[in-house]
Amino acid sequence: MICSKEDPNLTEKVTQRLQGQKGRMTGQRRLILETLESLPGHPTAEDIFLRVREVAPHLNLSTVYRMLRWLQKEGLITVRVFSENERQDRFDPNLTTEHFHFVCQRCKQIIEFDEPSPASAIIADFEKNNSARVENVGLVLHGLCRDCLSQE
Amino acid sequence: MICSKEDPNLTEKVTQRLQGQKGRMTGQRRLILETLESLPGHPTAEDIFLRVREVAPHLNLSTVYRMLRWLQKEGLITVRVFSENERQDRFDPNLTTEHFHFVCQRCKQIIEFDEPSPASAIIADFEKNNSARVENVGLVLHGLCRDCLSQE
DNA sequence: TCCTTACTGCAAATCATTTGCAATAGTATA
DNA sequence: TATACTATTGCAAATGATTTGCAGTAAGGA
Repeated sequence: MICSKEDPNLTEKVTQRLQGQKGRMTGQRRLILETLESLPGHPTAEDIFLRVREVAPHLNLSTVYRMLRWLQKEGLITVRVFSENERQDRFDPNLTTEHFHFVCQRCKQIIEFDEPSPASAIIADFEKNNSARVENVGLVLHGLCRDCLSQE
Repeated sequence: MICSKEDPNLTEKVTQRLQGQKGRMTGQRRLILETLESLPGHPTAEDIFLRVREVAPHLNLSTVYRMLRWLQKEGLITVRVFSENERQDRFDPNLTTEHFHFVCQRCKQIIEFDEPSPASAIIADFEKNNSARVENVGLVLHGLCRDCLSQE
């Protein structure tokens, strides 16, 4: 099952957060946020930068990074590394509930899915056996997607 | 459950592979392999480099990287990125059967564990729903380990 | 409208990793 | 055992992603 982004308003959420902490909602930030929401999947900082540049040619890559790190710190996005040999961070707006990822080794497409029950079984077992607390779960499958499989 | 390394002889395996492909078993390679086996957990290239340097002060970091990438290509080790904000690759000798990882967010210790059945349920479900083939699974839990939890 | 200071663009720094190249050293062969 | 071939190494420089210092710019409250 491929999840879609449901929450329409990251910008609004951010505006609220900024109020509380001497922050300012600038044009650059608004643009970055809108771009992050509009891009499908899990864009890299560069993906966002290139898109934003079409509209605002002066906006700098470091501004993009600064915003993304702030969002990360605020818990509004999640940073993911999907595979060794892919060195750019990918930024995942937390717009859907918890989900996991499948990365096709050939065409590199990322498919989101969720498997709540077996995953919670893993977590519960681990917590019980280790007296630990699990705060979050990163589950990434690698393999061949339907299309690449059929071209084998 | 914390798994330990059971297979005693990575060096021997590598020597065999090298025969088949015009490769040479050099002193540097032997050292790197022994170090990789002797270091606990999932060392970074730098961890290995620093340890090797104690014995062979001229051995270069790029030699370490070259060997690690070769091992990766040969499927003898696995490269992992355990968390965003930890930029160094970590190298995991494939000495035990498939296992997963828990990273403590406070003390950074990595606990290995396996959960064969719920994990295979996830894989089987995904393959069925997507007509895909899963080749490998990366499962990383983040949270607080027993010790850090008790110091809360 | 003015002031304060958060935010930005830019260039330079950083950090992990990779690469080009000339020198070195395994190993197969004579 | 010496020789030749070429894989491997050390070194230094390149790369690529991300971060940072700083001086100028611009939110947004007074």
